[in-house]
Amino acid sequence: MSAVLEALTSPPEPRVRHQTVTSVPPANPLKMRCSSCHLGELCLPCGIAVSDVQRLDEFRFGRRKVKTGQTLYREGDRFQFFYAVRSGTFKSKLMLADGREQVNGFCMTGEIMGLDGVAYGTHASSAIALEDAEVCAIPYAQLTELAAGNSGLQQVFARIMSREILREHSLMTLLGSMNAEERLAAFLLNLSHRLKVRGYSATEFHLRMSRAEIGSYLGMTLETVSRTFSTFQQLRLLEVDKRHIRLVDVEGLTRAFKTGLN
Amino acid sequence: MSAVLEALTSPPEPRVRHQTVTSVPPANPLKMRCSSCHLGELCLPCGIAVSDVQRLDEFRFGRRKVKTGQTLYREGDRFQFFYAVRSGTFKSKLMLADGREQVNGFCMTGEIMGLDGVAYGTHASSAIALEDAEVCAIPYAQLTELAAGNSGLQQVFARIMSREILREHSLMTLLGSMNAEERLAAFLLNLSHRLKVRGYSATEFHLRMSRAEIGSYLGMTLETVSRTFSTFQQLRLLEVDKRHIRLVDVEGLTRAFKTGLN
DNA sequence: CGAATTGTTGATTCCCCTCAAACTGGGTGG
DNA sequence: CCACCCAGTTTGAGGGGAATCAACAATTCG
Repeated sequence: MSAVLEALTSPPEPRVRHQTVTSVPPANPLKMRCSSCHLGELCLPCGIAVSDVQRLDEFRFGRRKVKTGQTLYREGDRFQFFYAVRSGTFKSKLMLADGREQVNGFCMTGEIMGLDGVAYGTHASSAIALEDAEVCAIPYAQLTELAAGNSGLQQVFARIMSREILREHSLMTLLGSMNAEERLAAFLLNLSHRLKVRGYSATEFHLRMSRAEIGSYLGMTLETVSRTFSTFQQLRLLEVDKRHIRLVDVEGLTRAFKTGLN
Repeated sequence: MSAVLEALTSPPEPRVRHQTVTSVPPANPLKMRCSSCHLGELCLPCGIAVSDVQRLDEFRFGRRKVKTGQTLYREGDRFQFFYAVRSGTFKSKLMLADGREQVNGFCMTGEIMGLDGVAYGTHASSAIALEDAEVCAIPYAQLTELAAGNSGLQQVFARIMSREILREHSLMTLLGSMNAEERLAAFLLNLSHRLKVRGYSATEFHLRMSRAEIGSYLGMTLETVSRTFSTFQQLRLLEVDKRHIRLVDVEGLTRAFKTGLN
């Protein structure tokens, strides 16, 4: 799978209109061990030796439930935790100077959020749940401590950060050099891939995000997103009914992704 | 200074046409200590305690000279080193599926290249010198080793990676939501800022990159870059003669960056 | 000096944004 | 229970900004 498909996550949006959300309460009694987590290799410990996972177990990560529309952390908040998504979907967004908001990523099960907070000790983006979700809060200070004297964990962490850089490379490529059809095709194929890896259908799924959010992420207007969906449907590449998507011709979509239509 | 200005680095380009370049020979006798490096806080050790800099000194980093047009590392090369730029300017680029090349960054003195290699042990982009340059090769394995048991160094490294993520956030924002004038203004203001920090004039400088490279980086064609320069000149925001730039009205440019013209 | 590279400028085309209207489904309250 | 509203989506019409195609000037280089 191409680098672009591996990586996608963010475009511009017209105007803040989401329901007012209260931050999630910081404390939560639920704690658990990494070794007993069902996420397995989807999550942080991916690629870590068993002995190292046991070291991760030493401090139990707090879990938090986040309801649809709630904010997990906000741009400007002090950075203390990474969050591993246990279930549900999040969007990552940031505010532009003119007040519009820019979606720069969608996170699903096993993906890590908050990496941009390390640089200045402050979250550079906000994370908002697109459906009821649960996350695992990983204290950065403790992670750092644990990583000292454990080059394995350290490297896993470095790799995660580096992968985020690659993801953004791809998105930049998409934004810098692809047209509307290519962007949406790339987005759908990327989504399909990530769902498949998580054991869901790769060809039939429900979008958790609105046309406006997709548009913001992909650098186009919501109208263009909608129109492009319609075009794809007319070409029998997929079937779309509001947020329900069925990919009919993945081959054709892949072609559209590579070269635009025609 | 806004996040966008802090971060810029990469757009699409028509066709590979650069002179064939040979990779830089891997070995070079020149080695030196971080503590005796004139880059000071511009470079990696920025923010590290003196005692830690001494630890960095334990292994001397190899220096390499790279001539204009030469490739420092190539997409797909095995990742072994980060490179800190000691002098000169580089472009970072990657190949698209259709053979075009995409510039995704320009690196100057003190900036670190190669962070995208950590993810899969392979460089995801190529680095090419835009003028005669010199770099400091930092072996990743040794850095990891040294960072184990040194949480200070570890965090500095994490911060550098995170800052790269922020830089790309900004570029995504730029590509996703700004028009040609805003992009070029942002690019010039960012360049100006970086030059100023390095002790050069913030208002008069020589571009090391072609219109095509700027265009690739900013997601527009070289013709549009050229036209936008002309527009800025007509508006008396700057004076441009080929690659020589003199910023006349930084205020005005900043306004153009924020809202487009008018 | 011709060839190649880089930059500028003009004419034309077209993709996507903007503005606008209408439809849907869900939720609410009279 | 139905009217109403609202957020989200679809679709149309029109215009604008940037891409494309093309010609030409200025430099560099072999």
